[in-house]
Amino acid sequence: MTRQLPQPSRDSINLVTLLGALADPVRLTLMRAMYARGGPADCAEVAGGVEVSPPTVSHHYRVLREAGLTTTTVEGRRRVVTIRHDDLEARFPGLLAAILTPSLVEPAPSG
Amino acid sequence: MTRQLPQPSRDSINLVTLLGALADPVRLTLMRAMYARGGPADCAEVAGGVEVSPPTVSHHYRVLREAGLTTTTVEGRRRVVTIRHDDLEARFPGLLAAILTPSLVEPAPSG
DNA sequence: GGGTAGGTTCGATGGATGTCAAAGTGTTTC
DNA sequence: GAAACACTTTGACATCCATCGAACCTACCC
Repeated sequence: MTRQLPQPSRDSINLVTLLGALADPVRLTLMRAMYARGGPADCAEVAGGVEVSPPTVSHHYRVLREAGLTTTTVEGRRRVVTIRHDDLEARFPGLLAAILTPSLVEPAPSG
Repeated sequence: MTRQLPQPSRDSINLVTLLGALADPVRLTLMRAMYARGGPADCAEVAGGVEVSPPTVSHHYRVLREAGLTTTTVEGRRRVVTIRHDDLEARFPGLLAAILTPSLVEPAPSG
């Protein structure tokens, strides 16, 4: 049996809240990992690429979900997370791709 | 005589910092106003649409500039601010448009 | 039932951030 | 030079936020 954790409706997704959710290195890493997978992903698996404690990971997943970026479903004792592509594309076309698409340009040369 | 205030080079613009700069209602309002003007704009004029004290406005302009979003030049006793379209498009294609383009969809219906 | 595994909640803590009043800096004008 | 102007800087304050340890909660397994 699976149940879905509470999340904002498409229309109540707020841009400032959304940007705030993405303006954190850990959350951006999580989002990139999910985005690369392209579909539903195991929470624990995604969180493998990040080095913070379980409570902190849980906190970040909650922030992403409450900002309207992700959907989380509980399946047994594991969580499955999905990026809300359709809702986000409808509200802010192109935004997700612009932020999460791996750029060809590397961060910075030196200094 | 005009001089330019210090700002990060194109290559050292950081995505997390940039998103953090945009994740504030006052700064987003300022950016939208500049974006709508399309070119160099008078700082005071742009700030007219926002209801905070002069020190706070000054603080927000600084955050935007240090994040790499804007260029500020001093001309006499007034400041002129410009969005760094070229640099931002080079580093994060489509991002600015996705965030600042006025959407057809209104915020939310009610609740 | 007992044990384990995956996650969450609670509480505390240190650091970042938005805000303004007061004082300071450089510029134009009279 | 004095006054007015347009900001900025400094200092203080309240709030938010990321983080972790400890305790808790279900779900699965024997």
